[in-house]
Amino acid sequence: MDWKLIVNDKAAVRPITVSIAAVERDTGLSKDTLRVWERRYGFPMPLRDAYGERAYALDQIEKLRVIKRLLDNGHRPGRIVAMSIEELQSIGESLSAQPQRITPSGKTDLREYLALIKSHDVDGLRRLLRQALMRLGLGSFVCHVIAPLNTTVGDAWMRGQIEVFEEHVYTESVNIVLRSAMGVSPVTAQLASPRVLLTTFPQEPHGMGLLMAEAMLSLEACRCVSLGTQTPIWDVVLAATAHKADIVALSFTTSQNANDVVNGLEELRSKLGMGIEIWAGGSCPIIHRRSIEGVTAVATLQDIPAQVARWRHLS
Amino acid sequence: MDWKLIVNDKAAVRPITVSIAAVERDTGLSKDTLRVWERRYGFPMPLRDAYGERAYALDQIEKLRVIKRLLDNGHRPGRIVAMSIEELQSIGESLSAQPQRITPSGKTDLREYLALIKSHDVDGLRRLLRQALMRLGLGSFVCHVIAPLNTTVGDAWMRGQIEVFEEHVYTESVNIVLRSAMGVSPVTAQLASPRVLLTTFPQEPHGMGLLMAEAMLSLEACRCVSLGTQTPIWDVVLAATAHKADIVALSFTTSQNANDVVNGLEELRSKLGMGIEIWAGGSCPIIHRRSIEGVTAVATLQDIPAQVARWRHLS
DNA sequence: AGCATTTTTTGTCTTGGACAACGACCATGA
DNA sequence: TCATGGTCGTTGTCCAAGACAAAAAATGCT
Repeated sequence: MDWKLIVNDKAAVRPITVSIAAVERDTGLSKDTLRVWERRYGFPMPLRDAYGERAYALDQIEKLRVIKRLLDNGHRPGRIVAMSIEELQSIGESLSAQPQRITPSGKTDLREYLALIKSHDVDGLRRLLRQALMRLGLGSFVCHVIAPLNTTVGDAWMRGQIEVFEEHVYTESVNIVLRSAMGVSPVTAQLASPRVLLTTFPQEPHGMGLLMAEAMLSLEACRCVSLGTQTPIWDVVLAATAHKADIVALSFTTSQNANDVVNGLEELRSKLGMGIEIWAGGSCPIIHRRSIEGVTAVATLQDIPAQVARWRHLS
Repeated sequence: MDWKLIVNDKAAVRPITVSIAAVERDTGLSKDTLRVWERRYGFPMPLRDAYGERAYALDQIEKLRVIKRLLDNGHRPGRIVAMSIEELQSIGESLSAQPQRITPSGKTDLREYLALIKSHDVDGLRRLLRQALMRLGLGSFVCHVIAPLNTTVGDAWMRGQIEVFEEHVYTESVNIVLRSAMGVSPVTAQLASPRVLLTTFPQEPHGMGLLMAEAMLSLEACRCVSLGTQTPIWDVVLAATAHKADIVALSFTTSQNANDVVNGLEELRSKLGMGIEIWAGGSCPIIHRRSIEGVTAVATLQDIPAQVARWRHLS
């Protein structure tokens, strides 16, 4: 019996199935999770290939993608995994009505940015960003355009109005504009103080908050050293020592686990010399709800100048 | 009985162990692989925490990293996994002796950079980078300074001569210098071609290769759109369509699992229109060892101009 | 209402076995 | 001497069902 013929035949009959590994890549759901959902909720129930291994049909992957997005929005698997695709979509619809009123005044401006993002006009987007930067100056630009725009884009993504890749393009564009703006700033004096070390914890891959904070600090004539994202805690300590930092500034987003944040900050505090301040900022709720001994919570980017003034007053 | 006390106590006795998931993240070896190695070769043999789950000591992770590096260089698990760390290092030594001659003349220069990195002189490092950039021009700077410097820094880190945070500072510095260099490049004409979409796969967080490739492509008057790192494959397809890309360029480092790379590329190839080329570059060995149908392996950054010329000749 | 404790939900880890894909090695024939 | 084809060993992934920690929801208690 010629096995190749069978395999080819099978491929011809149902070429539209993919392995569990591919589904893991495409959906971000781990193999373990996929198997346990199948066991518990009866979905996804894949076909089996000639070797008895799971072979997922494409429409199942489509549905898994919808489910994944709803999960990221706070829904729970037990409620939605067994639903039909139509029911899922109706949930997505009702969700996309709510958070419109979050940005009260600047809404009209931001719509223009969103339109450019959705029309994939990279040059237009960057031009508009640069214009706003020139008109407002770096400080106002960061506080009143980029920060609200970030939440708006984040919301739009949550509601499924923006694709992941569109958000990537947006992030990259802001990155470029902000970095070029900071590049032209005057060469910081060697003796400027405070010296601020910026980074994020290992679980936090988003670097835009860092960049915004660096912009605000540079405007206050602080001496910034950024480590980029995801520095192990021990290396933060080493870096703070090596660079004689006065302040370690950390950025957090909602993607960070609350316990990791608190534990990480406490661990960092215990390992860092007492002469060095820790500033924590960003959109992560926990750092504003619970105060941590020896850690300064920076509520918004606008507070940075005041905090710098406080530090200078102390020393 | 106070459980918190016990947990704290345990943490105090052996705070230096991590879960199998963390090891997977840090080493790029899958959980399955780690378990099967343990079963077959007796390494890594982790401790067990209070719940009977694997708890890897830090030195084991260190050894795993060395092993991973050797695997990427063509060694086979059965031969090296059971070896002691000293034996592995002796292999590594003989290995790291080779690539020294890759940069025949510039070797002495690179030492100066390494010295600045190790002395934490951020301003000095950036000044030296900018000087080299001005002297050589962007293309030579990228190919003959940054690229070899990356491998040198990577090797130094492997050998424990450089701390993680020092590597972060280095990466950030190169990032800044490269981005500012590209920022001053003339505004790309709207009609320039080919249109190149740049990004990395979800498992690949390193963006420097992307930046270097973008620099080379910009010099060849290509129209670049970078999505940054870690774009899901499906979103790469969407982005390529939305931005009417002619070429999708992907960057890979050794941190990527070989199978993920091949599978991902094949999947992308099958989902992407045939009119769109896929270029794969970077230090990941697999893309140069095995050729993949419909994927152009770009051996080094220097090959980019020729590849662009080839594309233009075809169209 | 705010906070602490239970209960449910949910994802990850466990074990040992099976096996496809791949490379190395060897033998046979041109 | 080189090419071809076969066997065998190696290696990573997949499978099953059970167990359980961590997160979330629900409940009880000021």
